[in-house]
Amino acid sequence: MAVKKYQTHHGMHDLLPDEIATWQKLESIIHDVADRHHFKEIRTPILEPTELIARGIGQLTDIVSKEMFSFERGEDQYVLRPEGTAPVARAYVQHSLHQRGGSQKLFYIGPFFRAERPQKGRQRQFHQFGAELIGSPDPMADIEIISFMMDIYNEIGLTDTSLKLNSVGNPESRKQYKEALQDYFRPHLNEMSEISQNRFETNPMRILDSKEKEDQPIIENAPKIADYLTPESQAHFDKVQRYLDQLGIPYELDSRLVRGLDYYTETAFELISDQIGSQDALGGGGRYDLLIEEVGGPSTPAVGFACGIERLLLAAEAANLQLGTSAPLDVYIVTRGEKAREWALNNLSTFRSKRLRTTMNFDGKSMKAQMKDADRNAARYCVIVGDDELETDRFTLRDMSSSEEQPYTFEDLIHTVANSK
RNA sequence: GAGCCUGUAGCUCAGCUGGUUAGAGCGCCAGGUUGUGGCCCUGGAGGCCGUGGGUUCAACUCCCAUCAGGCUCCCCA
Repeated sequence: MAVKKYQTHHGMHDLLPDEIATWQKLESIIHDVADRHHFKEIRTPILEPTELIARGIGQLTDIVSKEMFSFERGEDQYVLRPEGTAPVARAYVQHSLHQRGGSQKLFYIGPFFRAERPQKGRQRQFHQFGAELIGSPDPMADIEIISFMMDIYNEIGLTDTSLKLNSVGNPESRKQYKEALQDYFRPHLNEMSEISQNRFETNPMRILDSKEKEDQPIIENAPKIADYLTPESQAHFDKVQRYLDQLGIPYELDSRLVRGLDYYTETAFELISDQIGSQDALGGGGRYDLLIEEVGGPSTPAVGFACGIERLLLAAEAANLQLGTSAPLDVYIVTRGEKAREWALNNLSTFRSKRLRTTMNFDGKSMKAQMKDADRNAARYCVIVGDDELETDRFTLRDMSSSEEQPYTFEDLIHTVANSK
């Protein structure tokens, strides 16, 4: 009887052992850079209250309006988190982290979920790492966030990227700018794409993001947010640029950079790669001075970033960067006969307690098959055990790269292998 | 959510305008070497040709639907 074969849901992938070394290496780099910057890891639940996400990210955003995996259980509404900032903001408020004094430097890494149509660099379950610096309005905080992000890419050796920078201002300047944009677009509306027409009322700034051909010449001459920034916003933005210059972090100003989530204020940035297809944002972030208050906390300025791990790995692959390799096996115990197998089983722990990666064959196969298995696993040594060895108490050690074999007492053998690392 | 392209062994792919038992390389298993890997030789296993319908005397080859992947749009990490 044929049993149904199950497979992962659309846009969700298994990570097989072959890829794990790369992921673990990347994760260790992220932890290492975070440690040097003294960002502390925070782990929040995968499921969050739907309302938190809706309020935090914005009811009208695509993420909330059509891309959430959500369900009800009893009275409660759950959502698989689509991003990391709102949950961290929630945790900050829930545990009154502001009472600890100073600003909080937090980072996270983990899976996120959005019900979009999958394509290259876009999955329904994907992984992000990100950081939040909560409690400081100072442009230096923006720099700390950006430099943390850039340091990770530099550490990996991924330097063929470009950092786009803009300011979306504070609520007052944005309100004025929106009006100016609407005044500008209004007479051109009927020449513009349907998408842009729809956004005219709800979110005219998003029109600037449009890739529709017919919109381009009109967007070209649209008013720029830079002309509408309040003196405070302008001063903040100027400082961010000055500090980046001083640190030698290259960036490009992009007056059309508008980020998709409602909570952004002031500084907005995105890290772009032209090597990974049309989903070209490796990461992005900015300031969100209103979010903490929006989710029930005290008015608290904050800035953060988030980056996609799968996209980073695509870029690394395109750049021919080899991130991690799986560790070779130190010892493979090859046996002949049932007594020898028992000996192997009983002595595996001796090797392992010396921190030697050790295994044996668990299928009861021929010596030839065992040797082949050892070779496949890139074993450095084989320990060969049969009746002869058990009788004489001398065990054969085969160096797999030179094919040399020598008999050793068990003690000497352990010693020799342990010292060869 | 929209448009277009693709889907043949574990992997990468071949299979002419529909026509008898569907192929290759790599990988896997075994033997050549009854105590030994990598090279070589020999043999073998493994595919109801993504799935479900339809057209036809006949479909891996044509049509429809569906699922999955890719590209673009949308959006974003």
